[in-house]
Amino acid sequence: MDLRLKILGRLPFFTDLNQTELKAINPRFNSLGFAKDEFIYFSGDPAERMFVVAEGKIKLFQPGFERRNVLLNILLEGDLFGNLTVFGSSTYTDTAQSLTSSCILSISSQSFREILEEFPSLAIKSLQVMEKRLIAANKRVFEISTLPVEKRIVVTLLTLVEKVGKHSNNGVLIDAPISREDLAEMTATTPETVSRVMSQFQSSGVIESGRKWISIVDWDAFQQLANVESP
Amino acid sequence: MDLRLKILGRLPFFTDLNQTELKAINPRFNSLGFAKDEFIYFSGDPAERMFVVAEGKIKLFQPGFERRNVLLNILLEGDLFGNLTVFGSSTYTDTAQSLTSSCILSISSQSFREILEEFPSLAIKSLQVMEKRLIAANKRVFEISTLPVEKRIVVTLLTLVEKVGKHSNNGVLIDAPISREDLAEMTATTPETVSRVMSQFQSSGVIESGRKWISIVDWDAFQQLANVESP
DNA sequence: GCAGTTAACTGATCTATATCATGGAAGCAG
DNA sequence: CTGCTTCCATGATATAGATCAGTTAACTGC
Repeated sequence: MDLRLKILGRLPFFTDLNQTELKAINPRFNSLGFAKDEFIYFSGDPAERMFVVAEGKIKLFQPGFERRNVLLNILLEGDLFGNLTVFGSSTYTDTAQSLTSSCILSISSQSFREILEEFPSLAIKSLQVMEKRLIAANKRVFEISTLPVEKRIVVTLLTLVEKVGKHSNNGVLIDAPISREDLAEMTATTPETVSRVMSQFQSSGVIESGRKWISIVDWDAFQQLANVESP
Repeated sequence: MDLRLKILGRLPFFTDLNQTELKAINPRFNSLGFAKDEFIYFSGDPAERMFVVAEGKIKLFQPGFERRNVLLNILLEGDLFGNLTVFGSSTYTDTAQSLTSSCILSISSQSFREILEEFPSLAIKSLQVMEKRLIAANKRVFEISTLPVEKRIVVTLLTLVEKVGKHSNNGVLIDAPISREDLAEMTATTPETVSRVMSQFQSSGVIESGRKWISIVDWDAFQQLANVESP
């Protein structure tokens, strides 16, 4: 309980609130633990709760027919998820799965709405978060629509680095268990094609990678690959 | 001035506000007229103002290399646009162009922020608008990633009908000047391919269309085409 | 340490869609 | 009405990337 308060205070989302305010909202949250690969909710479930990542990494995806999913986002500590729409009989539009073991705080949509009304600064913060995501989604539509597979993979890896990149003894490691299939679901292609492209990058010494890990060892060369000017 | 007040009151976005409140926010808006095809702002311009469509239709797109644009959205009366992000030196991430002649209300980002803080209900409304758009953008990523061109065109036409469909003497008319190129920019394909697919629909008697107009004449048959189950 | 399982690699082939190219028709300006 | 421009249609050809298939290598649990 006190631990949860501490966690809440740590989250970027609530930095604008002081201790008293945090204490006021704290009781409305539940906390839950999830194992690696465990599901938090499924697309189509009634959207009754909102979630905040306290620890771990979560992936959001839209399930498709016969394993053809589309990975929408990877969320980190402090990120908000679950549908905000409270009116009507709304359902989740994506599926949330824990990429690592994780700790998730949840709150009923109702309570979340009340909090937003009580603290307009939180509403504005949410708005900014949503806008950022909308811009990212639009960027992705653009990339899928205009770039060839190789460049799509490069820009996707770049955004992953921005999100979960960790400097390691050899290059920048993408600190999340991302498979070829995950990359394929992010770049609108197939695992085989991702594999081919990655092999090529690997043999030209730009990246190194294995089962569910990727490291960019030659950063400058990698950036070159993203050069969007030459189609 | 009084006219503008009336327009504001009419907009879905401000329905929660009473007359007094409307009068309070009214002076912070400017109104502007735009001719067909005129640009409202360009991607990369400093994002100093927010906009609301008072009349007409606006298209948002991301300009690409050598005419390969990506059409992001078509906005109608009452829709909000322009970047909300107020912090930092942010710029517009898309280009806004008037599809028809139009009337646009604008407000400085600063003032808009103040209004949101003053009327939390507006902030929550904005949040819902943003979420709806995010969900739509994700849906589109999904469609581009998983559906073949023909189905992408069908689902795109369906969303256009939902947005600007008008019942006419022969079928449902899409009441906006949408060219083959526009459709291509919405479905991540080329004008030629759109043309071929449309010709096929036309010869099977499902739609009718000409220069920048499309009408669905056999609604049931058209819905069949969207049947996503069979890949 | 040894099956068993899941992820990754790679080759051969196929196909949806892009590209290139040309002609025609609708709308618009004078 | 008459050119002129823009949009649309359609054929021929090319190709990026999907699909199918078989092999290898890494991790997992007993």
